[in-house]
Amino acid sequence: MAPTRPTHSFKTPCERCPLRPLPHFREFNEEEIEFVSKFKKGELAADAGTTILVEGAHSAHLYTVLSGWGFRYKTLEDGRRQILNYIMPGDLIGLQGSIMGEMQHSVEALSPVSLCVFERDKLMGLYNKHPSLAFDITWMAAQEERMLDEHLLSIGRRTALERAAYLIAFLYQRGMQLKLFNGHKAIPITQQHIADTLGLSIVHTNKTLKKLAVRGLIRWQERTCEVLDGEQLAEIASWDGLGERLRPFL
Amino acid sequence: MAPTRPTHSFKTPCERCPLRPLPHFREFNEEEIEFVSKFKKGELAADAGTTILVEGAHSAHLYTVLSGWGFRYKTLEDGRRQILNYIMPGDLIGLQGSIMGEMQHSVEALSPVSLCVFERDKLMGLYNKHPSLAFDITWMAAQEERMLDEHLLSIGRRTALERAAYLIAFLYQRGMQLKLFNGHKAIPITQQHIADTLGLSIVHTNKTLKKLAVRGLIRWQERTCEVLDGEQLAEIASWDGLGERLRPFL
DNA sequence: CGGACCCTTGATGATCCTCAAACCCAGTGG
DNA sequence: CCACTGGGTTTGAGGATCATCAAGGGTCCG
Repeated sequence: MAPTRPTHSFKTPCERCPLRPLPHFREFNEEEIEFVSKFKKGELAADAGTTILVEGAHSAHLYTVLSGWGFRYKTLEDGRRQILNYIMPGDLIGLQGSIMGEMQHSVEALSPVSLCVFERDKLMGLYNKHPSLAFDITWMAAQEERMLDEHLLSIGRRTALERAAYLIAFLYQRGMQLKLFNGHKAIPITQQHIADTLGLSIVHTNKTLKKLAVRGLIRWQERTCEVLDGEQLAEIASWDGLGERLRPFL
Repeated sequence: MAPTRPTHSFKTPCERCPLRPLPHFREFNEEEIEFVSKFKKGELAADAGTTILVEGAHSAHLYTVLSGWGFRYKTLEDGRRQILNYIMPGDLIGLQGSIMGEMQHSVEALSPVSLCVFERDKLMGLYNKHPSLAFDITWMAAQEERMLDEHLLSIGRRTALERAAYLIAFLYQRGMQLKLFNGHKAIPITQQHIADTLGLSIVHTNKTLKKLAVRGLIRWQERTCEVLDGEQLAEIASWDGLGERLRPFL
């Protein structure tokens, strides 16, 4: 768990951003892309297991995930950990810190992650000069809120089996939207992460996942969760799914 | 549970908004207040128990709570309900619906509530002409996210007693910031609401609250929860509190 | 080959849910 | 005036769910 230091890397130009061609994202005009390009300060790469942002820190930066999986979490004093949400390509991280000062949660990489770095000081400039991008940021904050609402409903009111089914269906759908899977639909996550997301012990999580596996909905392999039937998982949780609205990113 | 129709009422001018003098809110310049004044379309009053916004609706409006208490919630198909967060004076509601179309949660009044009504169509104009107010909206979205993070940690990882203590301490602190109490610090809420917030059954909630009452931290009276020792409640939950940062509102 | 993770399984007990019944109080209609 | 009703609170009993403890297996890596 020792926080590894993330390392810098080269800068890919925003015009050739690998995310823009994805059908899941809205299109941007040249002016917007040019501004984002100037807003971008550099790139960062982090290995799996690296702590990207720490609770309590005053980060001077704002990040967009370029590739990889990660998660946001909080802990209680005695070490109990709650995973709040997962981060994937296109997601903005560090917004809370940029807007209100101190970070109130930590962020850790699940797989190797690369990030675009933006300077927090230029954020006000973005609001002044590019209302459409400012609106996008609010859009993303509202979207995060929506996901947290659903997670709360899940932890608070769904049974262990429904919770697990919901979580995996959720990660599966997000991965599909972003075309993160190649062949097997495998989510890079351990059962400990699942447990810390669902608010369950790892033992009970294991027994719950086994039930899903027995039904042929998932398969557990080498530190990943392979999704065999995403639709039925969503159905078990009586979850409507993410919807197909086009979304922005920076 | 029958949704009562909210009723219209007279319009109080923004310059004499009863919330502005509160030390908890940031100050606004004349230009900002003038713009908000034009942005405001009217007012709405809702009785306790009224459903203000319904999940699935495409609301054409955005609201700021002027007075009263309420809550946001989601339900599963079979009726299980999860309260997501509480709304109080200064809070913006309906933002998700305004930004992304459909509402994904409902809002209900806990006490008589009055609301400022804003037109959704003018929101883009706000982003174009008043970056500082646009930033404020993002600020509030980020703040909501922060509260949801804390709630998630609570439901996922705190024990029943800690959860109850956290929730009451949270509502207490918010009420104090907004100077909502006069004499007794009484929160207008039933044990059913507490149960639906904590993800517990009402029976177990009752037994848990009794433990807090026996310790002399709260007292239950006439459909309200009187807070006797907010500090110790926060301590039981090992919760840091809300902080004292000045906040914006519309 | 030992150690660190990760996954798995069984046993035991704590927590929490459901069912059931009763009480208080306010409002309502006869 | 009083019976009746409905919502909110309270309490006990029994059972389901879930946590904790414990132990063992697998793989990867130094």
